[in-house]
Amino acid sequence: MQATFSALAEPNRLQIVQLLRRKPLPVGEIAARLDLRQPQVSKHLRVLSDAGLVEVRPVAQQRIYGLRAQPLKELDAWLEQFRRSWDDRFDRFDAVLRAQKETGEKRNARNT
Amino acid sequence: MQATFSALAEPNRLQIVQLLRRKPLPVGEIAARLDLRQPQVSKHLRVLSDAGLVEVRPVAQQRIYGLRAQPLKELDAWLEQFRRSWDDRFDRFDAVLRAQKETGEKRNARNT
DNA sequence: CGAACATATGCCTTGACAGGAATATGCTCA
DNA sequence: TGAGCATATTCCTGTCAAGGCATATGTTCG
Repeated sequence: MQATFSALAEPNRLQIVQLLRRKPLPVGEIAARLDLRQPQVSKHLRVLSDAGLVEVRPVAQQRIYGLRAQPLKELDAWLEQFRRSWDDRFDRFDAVLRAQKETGEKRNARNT
Repeated sequence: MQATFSALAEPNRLQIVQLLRRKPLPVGEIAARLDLRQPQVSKHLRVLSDAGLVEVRPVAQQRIYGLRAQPLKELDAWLEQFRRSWDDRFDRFDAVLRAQKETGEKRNARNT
C-alpha cells in the first residue's frame, strides 16, 4: 500500500502511469512522449515494476510496459475505509472537542 | 494529487492518517499511540496539513488534528479514470503488441 | 559474425527529507 | 506574573533517491 504511494509520489512516475492508462507502450515511446531520457525512464519503470504497478512484455528488442490493476484496486479498497466516514461528517470535531476536553480535565480533577 | 501521494508515501504519516480516521486527536495522543517523538509528529502533521489532508483546531494549549476529506476524494476521483479500464481487460497487451509491431515494422518496410 | 537498435545498469553528484536533541512559542491557571 | 504544559521550530547529521552520462546487455538482420 505504502509502496504504491511511494511509487506514485514521484512526478514522472505518476505521469508514466497516467500515460500507460490508455495502452501499453515501449520504453522509447514513453521517454519521447514525456520528454525524459531513456535511462531515467527505465529506472522509473523499474520502481513501478517493483511496486507491481506495471508489467513488461518483450517484443523483439523492445519492451512493452503496461499497467497492472491490482495495486490500484488495493488503493481503491484502502480508500473504502474513508468513504464510509466522509459522508456523515468527516469532521465531527465538535463532538471530539468536548470529549477531549473531558479527558484532559481528568488531570485537574481537583474539584471532584 | 501528487502532493497527496508524497504525503502518504511516508510510513508514519500514513499511519497518522489511518489513526485519525476514527476521530481527531491532539498531537500528544498521536505521538503516544504511534510511539513517536512529539517533534517528529508535529513535523509530519505539518506536511499533512500542507497537503490539505489534515486540519487543526486549537483547544486550550493543545491542538486537535482531524482528517479532511477533500484530498481523499480527489484521490478517489483520480482512481476513477482507471476503474473504467480495469474491468474490461486492463492488459489488452495482445491487441497492442500487434499494433506496436506494425508501427515498429514501418521502419523495416523493405518488403512493401 | 558484426552493425544497428532498444533497453538496462553502474557510477557519481546533488538535493530532499527524516530523525534526534535542544529550545522557542503559546496558553492556562494560581 | 511565573510555573507548567502542549506543541512548534531550529539546527545538525545521515540516508536515500533522482538525474546525467557512459556503458553493458540483448535482439534483429544482413
